[in-house]
Amino acid sequence: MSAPERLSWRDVRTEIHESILKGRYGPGDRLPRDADIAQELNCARSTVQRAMQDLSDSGLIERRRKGGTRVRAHPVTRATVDIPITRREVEDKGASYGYRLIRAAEKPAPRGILAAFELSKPCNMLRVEALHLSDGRPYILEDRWICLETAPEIRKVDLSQQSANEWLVLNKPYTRVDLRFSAVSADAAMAERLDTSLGTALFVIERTTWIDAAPITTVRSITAPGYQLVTRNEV
Amino acid sequence: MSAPERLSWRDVRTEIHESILKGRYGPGDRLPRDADIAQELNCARSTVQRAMQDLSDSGLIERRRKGGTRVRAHPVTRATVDIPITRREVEDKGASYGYRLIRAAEKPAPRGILAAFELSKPCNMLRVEALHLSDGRPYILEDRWICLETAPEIRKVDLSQQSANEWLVLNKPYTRVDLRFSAVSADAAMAERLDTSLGTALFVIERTTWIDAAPITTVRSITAPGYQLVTRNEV
DNA sequence: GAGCGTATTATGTGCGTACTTATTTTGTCA
DNA sequence: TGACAAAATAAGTACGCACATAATACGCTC
Repeated sequence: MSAPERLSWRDVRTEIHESILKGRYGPGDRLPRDADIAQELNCARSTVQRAMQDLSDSGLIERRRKGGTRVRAHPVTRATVDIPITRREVEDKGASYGYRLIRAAEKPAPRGILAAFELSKPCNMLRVEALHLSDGRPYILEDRWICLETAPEIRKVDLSQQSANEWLVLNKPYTRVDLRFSAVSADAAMAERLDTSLGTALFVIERTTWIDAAPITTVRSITAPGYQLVTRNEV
Repeated sequence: MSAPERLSWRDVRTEIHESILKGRYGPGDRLPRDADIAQELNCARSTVQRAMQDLSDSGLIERRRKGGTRVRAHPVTRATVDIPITRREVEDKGASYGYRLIRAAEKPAPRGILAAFELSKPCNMLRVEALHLSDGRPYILEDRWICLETAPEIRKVDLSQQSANEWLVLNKPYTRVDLRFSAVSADAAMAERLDTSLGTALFVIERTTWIDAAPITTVRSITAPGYQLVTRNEV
């Protein structure tokens, strides 16, 4: 007797994925209809649908109503990156976390900050500069702007005790986040704060968040020399 | 009369998300059981399940069998990054794409490369250095190692005509990809290739791919000055 | 009250049906 | 031929049921 076990949607996903890996379907090729695959594999269409959705989410295939399913003609490398609260990032590595507020002041947002938020009108903000430490050594230097209209409660937070990073992540959930990764050469101020030499290449993470259309915060995190952002993704 | 319309799982997701946004549930708090939410919203449990899965995928909540659903105690910023084939990336910006092979040679992989693949045994590889151009100007300098056991067909590819990047992405689908983002200071060779000055800060993308446990390729892409990697994510 | 096996519970999955929606194909008429 | 309407199609969604699975809670024994 053959095993009458039911296929899980993961099995189906693997099945389809493998037929792509083996070259049975190449970029641009059309796959059979869900219903036909379901029949062939002897499972429900909804199970195939689940598998297909997942493959579609991971960027391997494209699906269109009536148009059917095809292998992406122009494949992309798709990866998920997680950026934790800095304190946790440090502590999870087994290091001790430290934090120093450098400066906080209310100011109208300059042009560049408004641009990051895709705003055209001026907006009063709180600018916060702070340093995160790992085992007492500089780890991330952050330059943050917080929209006082969207997050007025930040005024009541003692930013010398709790980082804006932490308070915002815990208290200001967002509906949209933009990230920008780049590199910058340390200027005199950065070099001093990060305890490195002028001109050192530093990895920079810029993050901007909104709740619906309302801007929350934008932060430029300048990481210490040697910092790497790592992701691991499996299909 | 009230509208007897059925709720979609997106509606349910929005509903739950908003109750989190409004602070009804904070980090660590437990949400009602799916079945109860379904009853309250007058929809099927499977609809709530779908919504919850999505919120869980986007890192907002955590779900455990029997343990129930709770708002993530330690929220993370989760984002999806897409890295297209370099040629497409350039062409999509409306620029003309160019490509120059610098050097290709078979060699045993050095220690660092083996480490990226998490390999302990030596492996013969093809090392390919190449330059991608945008409107004739240097865009990305890539230093690539390709595992000849996993991808022997690469030997037959004319790498002066087609980039290894393109050939691999089209012909070698993977099951695992690791990414590492960092910054590096241009050394003499990089500066020369990328037509910039010594010491310039450059953004670096390292990508390593496997098919199951077999290593495919690892590439260190050194981007031209000013390069940014951008993502946009909405919940 | 410590240790351990069992019952309980909330999420996870699979199925089949019915219906919806986006898109393409076909068909009709000018 | 070209414009536009109608039919066909394939994915997407909702529901309800049954059962699987993984944690937790409970309760028993010693």
